[in-house]
Amino acid sequence: MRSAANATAPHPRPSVLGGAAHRAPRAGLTTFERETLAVFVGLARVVGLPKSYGEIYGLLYASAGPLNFGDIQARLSLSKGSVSQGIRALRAVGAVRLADIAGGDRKHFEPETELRKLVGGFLRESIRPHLDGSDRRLAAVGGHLGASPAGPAERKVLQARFDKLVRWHKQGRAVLPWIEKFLG
Amino acid sequence: MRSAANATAPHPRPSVLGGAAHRAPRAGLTTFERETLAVFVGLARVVGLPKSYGEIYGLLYASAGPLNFGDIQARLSLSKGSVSQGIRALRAVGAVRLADIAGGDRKHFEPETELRKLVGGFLRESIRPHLDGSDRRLAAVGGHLGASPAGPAERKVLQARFDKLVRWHKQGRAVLPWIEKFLG
DNA sequence: TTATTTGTTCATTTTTTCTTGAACTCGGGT
DNA sequence: ACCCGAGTTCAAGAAAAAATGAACAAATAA
Repeated sequence: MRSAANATAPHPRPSVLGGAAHRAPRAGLTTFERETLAVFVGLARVVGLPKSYGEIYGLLYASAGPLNFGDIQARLSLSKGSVSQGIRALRAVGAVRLADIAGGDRKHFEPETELRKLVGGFLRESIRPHLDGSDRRLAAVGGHLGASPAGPAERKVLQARFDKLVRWHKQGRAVLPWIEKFLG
Repeated sequence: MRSAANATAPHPRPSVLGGAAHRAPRAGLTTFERETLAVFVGLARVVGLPKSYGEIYGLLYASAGPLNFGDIQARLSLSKGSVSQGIRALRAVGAVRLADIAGGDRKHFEPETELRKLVGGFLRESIRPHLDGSDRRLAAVGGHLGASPAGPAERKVLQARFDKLVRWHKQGRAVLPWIEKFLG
């Protein structure tokens, strides 16, 4: 049971606001919603997140008010598992947050719509960890350079490459905060 | 200098330089090479490219001189198909280029090592196209907004969301050149 | 406490993406 | 022309990632 019907329902009435909807599971989306989802699904792909995450965020974004777990599951006709994991992940990167709804109703979610925060969360959770991993790796490699290949000429070139790689990482780290600021 | 040895060799001798190697297909990589590959494989993952592309770029990066098709295939023990596609793609984004080798030898490749160009190529080939796609989509959606949901209150919220989305895209486009410059 | 409903976890299935390999094309070389 | 090796293309197989669903946990009501 999802949508509207009556407000006196003895049980968790599906928060409305999201739509005049009462549509069936799939295709129960307005054109606006479908297209917005598509945009975010594309974005998700670019940043390497599963499509379902993009759909969830997109639906929240295209809804005028917070939605609860059941709303999301029903409108996107995703499995409970996907919705659960999706919400968790999106909350982890700060793309979705708990909306403080009046009644002690079911938990409702709303999208973070500040670009700066969205990007910030993504950088923090995805890019930085990667940089950290590589850095550790690089630190370990440094030594092996001396032992490896043939002549000193090659050795020199490789040393230069290695140094450059380390420098890249530093630069990478340096741009991140900058990007955030720029989008502020 | 590539497959040194001698320029009169009747057939494509596997260019060396990359290593004191004469090792067998797999594991025929020095520790330095293996670790460098790993770093680039990780990077490939982040930017959504197949692992094999990361390996190819990584191998080139960890080699003191240009390598040819056969070298790459042998040292990474990848199929011809993967190497072919990998090289094509990496060249397309400007991450790898043809090295102008002396003799009319087999084509040799070398990595682009200017961060600015690497990033630039990636932004141009991957991010911008995405933005373009979304923009087209958004342009189409704009209209549908009027027809969709219920009350005027919601309508207003959604209109705001839509506008913000459009603004995001503009901002996104604006940062790109900026990032490049910063890395210059 | 027991019954119900919401939400989570995780093994399994499904889908998507990557890699392979074989057929094919292109360019000499003879 | 014919042969050979280099490289490309693409259908099919392998691998990886995501979605599902069922068992389970937490919370609430009865």
